[in-house]
Amino acid sequence: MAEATIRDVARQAAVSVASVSRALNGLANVHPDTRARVLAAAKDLGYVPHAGARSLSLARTHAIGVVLPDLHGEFFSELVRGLDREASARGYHLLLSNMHDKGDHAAQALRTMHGRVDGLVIMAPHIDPAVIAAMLPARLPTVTINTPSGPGGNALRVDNRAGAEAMAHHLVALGRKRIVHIAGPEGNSDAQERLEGFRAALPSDVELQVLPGDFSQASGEQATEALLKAGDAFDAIFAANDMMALGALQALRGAGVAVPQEVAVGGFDDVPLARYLSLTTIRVHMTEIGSRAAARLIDALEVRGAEPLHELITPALIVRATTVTE
Amino acid sequence: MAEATIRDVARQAAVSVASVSRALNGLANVHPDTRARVLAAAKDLGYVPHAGARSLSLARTHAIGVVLPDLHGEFFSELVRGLDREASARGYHLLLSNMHDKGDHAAQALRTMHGRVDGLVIMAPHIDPAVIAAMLPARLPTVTINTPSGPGGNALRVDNRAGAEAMAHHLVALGRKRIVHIAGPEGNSDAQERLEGFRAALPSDVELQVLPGDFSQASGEQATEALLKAGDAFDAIFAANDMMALGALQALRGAGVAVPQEVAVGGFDDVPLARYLSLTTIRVHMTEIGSRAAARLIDALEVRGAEPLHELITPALIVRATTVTE
DNA sequence: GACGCCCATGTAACCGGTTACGTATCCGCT
DNA sequence: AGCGGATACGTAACCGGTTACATGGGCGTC
Repeated sequence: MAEATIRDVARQAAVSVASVSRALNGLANVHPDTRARVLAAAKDLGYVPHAGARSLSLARTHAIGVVLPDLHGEFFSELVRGLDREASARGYHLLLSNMHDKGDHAAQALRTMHGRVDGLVIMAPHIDPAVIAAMLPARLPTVTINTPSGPGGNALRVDNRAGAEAMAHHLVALGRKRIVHIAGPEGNSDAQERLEGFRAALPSDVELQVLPGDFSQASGEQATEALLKAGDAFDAIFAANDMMALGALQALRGAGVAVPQEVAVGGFDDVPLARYLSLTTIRVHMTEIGSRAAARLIDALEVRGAEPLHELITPALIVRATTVTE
Repeated sequence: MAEATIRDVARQAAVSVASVSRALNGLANVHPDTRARVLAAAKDLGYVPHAGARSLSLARTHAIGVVLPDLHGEFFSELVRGLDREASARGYHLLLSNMHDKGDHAAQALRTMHGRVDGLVIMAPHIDPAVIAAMLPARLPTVTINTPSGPGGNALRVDNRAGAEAMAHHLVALGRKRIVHIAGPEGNSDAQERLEGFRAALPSDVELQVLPGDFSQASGEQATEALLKAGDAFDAIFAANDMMALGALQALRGAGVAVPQEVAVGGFDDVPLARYLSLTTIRVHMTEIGSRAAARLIDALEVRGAEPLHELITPALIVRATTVTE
């Protein structure tokens, strides 16, 4: 026996499908007796409405698509948790889609979202916004997170510049003069903004050296080892994200360099690990960003005339033991 | 203008919808010229097939539902990453649904999965399997992860007992005689199995004291502080998960107790943090479990006659600095 | 030239819901 | 009694695809 459909329920209750639909959805204009019969029949048959069919006729799926890069652990879960919290509170599901490879696969995945979701939350700091726009199914409400974009859509962005500035001021206030920045991947807009904001906030008497990195812990470690080997003097490291900062810490510890006395270290993101390892960093509250993104999207879906909005979220400097002694 | 439908494409290409469908899905029996006209029309109109409608007529959604407890960060992302890796490699999407409150809400969420997904992956170590079975939409292929269940469905389980035994043997081999176990939440089957396995593997000359906990770091810290305050002698702590072990470490460090010299500490899970903090633990490779769960489910969906299978995954003991000195 | 077959294509039913619209019934009113 | 209107309900179209079946044209064969 297959799953019961609304027609089975109608037959069992000896009414029409229309009445079943009305009764089950709590519409008015249904006689109490009829409603009772329908409810009884539905329970009897173990009837569960077919969400797919429902979406088709309502043109409403109550699902939102989430498109993320294959990002590293901590971030991912925090963001998704935030999205899920808001979405499920408002009766929406989350349909996940990681954009691993940038190739056709991603575009393909996006296309298959059409008709499955009511809107999209996209986070893609590593992809050209024009490319994204081209891939999007037309006319699907979208909220972008940390994506460099022209005005037009809904967007949530972390104020990377402000965060980097705060870090710069902090290090400068500590009297550091020869600072090293370990940068993120080249095409990544977060990485670029952090570097630019940092550089712009340093006074002219501070020396800045920039090393390449890729956001991985290993790259932070390698950059730092290379730095130590080169023998240049430096008294602070600001890594473009926490994982690289942790790599740097490891390299420094390995070389017997005292942190923060000889070298202060700062990161960006405030991943959970940072707290445990007492890393000074810039807190980006991903859970909250997730909730806000979902909230904004759902508003756009449900509230008529909700207009596109760009929101810039200012992250906070969190001072810990890698820059100051207790 | 609304989104183009298959009928729009048909009109534009001056063919029937059937031909459009056939051409677009690469079926045989379509004249090359026709196919070309259809493709051109589709591109011209920016046609994207409506996945919802497609699923309805095919009775196939190519989505799998993922139902998780509101678990703590690390776990979550690892598991989902594994699920996603396998699912997207095989052309499936993931529909997330966290079971926050145990109440009606969860059942509700499950019902709305009907018609949205082809199958379910459920992880619910904290819920009575009978309750889950009752909530499930009938006849939806399901893989359970770490869920105490009778035989019948597909199931993946971590061999908690074997892991706990390995930890017991390790601590005993180190000569520890007065061991404290900080347990997980009461109704949680993982927690129970870990305790039972651990207890069963201890020789009779070892003393075991069990303290309550709830898997949170704070509970591990509190339990340990209480223990220290009570003044009982002990030389090892085995916490039912890593987060509590970390809490214990913090409490011990705060009290100036030397780890591992005075007290050895072990956890369970091998969350990323554990590696950083050099915690001896039992590695549960969640990413792999996720991939396997997805693979098994998709097999069940696509391969005829794939029979239900229970798989027990043996976790590995990872020895680090909280139990042995280098 | 007629027959039969194959190939390309169109028509329409179907998946499982929702809902506009039409109709029958019952009520109260004058 | 007859009329108007509200109320409950059924019929059938529709959402956007897929596909069983019917149809018609082209071609080879006897």
